[in-house]
Amino acid sequence: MPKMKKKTSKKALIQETAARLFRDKGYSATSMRDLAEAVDLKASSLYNHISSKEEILKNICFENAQRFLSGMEEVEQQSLSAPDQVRELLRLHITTAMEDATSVTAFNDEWRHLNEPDLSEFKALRRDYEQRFRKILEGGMQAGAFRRMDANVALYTIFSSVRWLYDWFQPGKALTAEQVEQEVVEFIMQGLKA
Amino acid sequence: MPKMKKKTSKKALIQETAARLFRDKGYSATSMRDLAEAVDLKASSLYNHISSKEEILKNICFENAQRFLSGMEEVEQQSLSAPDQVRELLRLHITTAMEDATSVTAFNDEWRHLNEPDLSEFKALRRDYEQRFRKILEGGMQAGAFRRMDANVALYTIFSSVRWLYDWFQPGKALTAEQVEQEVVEFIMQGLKA
DNA sequence: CGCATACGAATGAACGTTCGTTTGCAAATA
DNA sequence: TATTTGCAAACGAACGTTCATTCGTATGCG
Repeated sequence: MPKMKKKTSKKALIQETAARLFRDKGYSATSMRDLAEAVDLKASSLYNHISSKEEILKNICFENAQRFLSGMEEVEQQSLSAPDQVRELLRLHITTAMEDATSVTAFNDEWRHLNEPDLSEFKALRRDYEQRFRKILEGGMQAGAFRRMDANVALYTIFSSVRWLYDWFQPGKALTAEQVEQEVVEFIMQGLKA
Repeated sequence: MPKMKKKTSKKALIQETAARLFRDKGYSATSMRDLAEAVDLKASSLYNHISSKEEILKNICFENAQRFLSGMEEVEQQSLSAPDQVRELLRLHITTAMEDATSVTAFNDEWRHLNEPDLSEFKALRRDYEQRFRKILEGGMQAGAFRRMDANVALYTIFSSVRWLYDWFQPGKALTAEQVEQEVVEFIMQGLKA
């Protein structure tokens, strides 16, 4: 029974460490020897736990895509007003960016290094997410809750606006996570307001 | 007199092409052989015009840092209200992102691949720019033109909010450059408004 | 003019290094 | 004993870069 030894499996440790390295140096600039050293192994030993460098990236990308899609699912099922839906999704983006910085990096930057069957699949998931988010924004505009504006401009501005959190926010620094969340949500919601 | 034969020198062509490749695939994932092929040369021939891969990156980073710093200089010299200063700088970021996408990539992403004497120098320039931008935001808050909020949250949200333009905007598509600029400026300025 | 010289530009071959990955075997764990 | 884990060594491929050489053209000089 090779289930659990300590808290998490070594495979999980490798994945998390890789995610951090990919965020700090980028996927291409992170070598398997870098990764091995960071988890106190030799490069060859990694392959007892994972099957390729790209598999690691693939897992990171799809896990996080799934996280955002689940959040979308949840938001859609509650019957909220468009502003409340956006607020909820925005909170998801912000807290995710702060407590697991890699998600944002994967979602925004590193996915392009996927190879072809995976690349197209990931892009499809991303397109699906964007489309559902855009629907909410357009609904809010038609209901008069949001200012009339190009939905794509609003969509991508929202996505991008949380991109800095992952390399700027440090818990315990000047602002708490809750304060940052509140500030950013207010900024964006006011930008959307009719 | 080896001045001009056609429009631009081959060195300039190499730099521009490299900037495009760095934006599309990232610095590390772009090989000198990729670059050579893109300018219709062999890899070895590149070195008749440039001295290293990193020199290209260095030029891109510092040229664009200088562009933003010049814009800052200009905005500071006119005696404008804080909102008008921000509007002006925001316009600079937006138009730059649309007409020369690489600037934003360099300014936001690729600089971290610089090597050490250059890396520190670049970070210093960047810190200077951010500090002057932050001063404007804080002034606007004290003057009551902007809502009171954490200046860093405002600052980085503004920077990030234009990051999507470079891989989304295509002239001639649904929106013109002027429309995009107007929409984004309005979004951000309303988010700042008291 | 005719010819030597200099030089910018391009190249194929090769350098040393690093890349991701595979293999065979030993140690640890079950 | 059977399975998992780790490692040294090695693999071919790709990396950034150097080098000697070549070709074409422009200049200097008789």
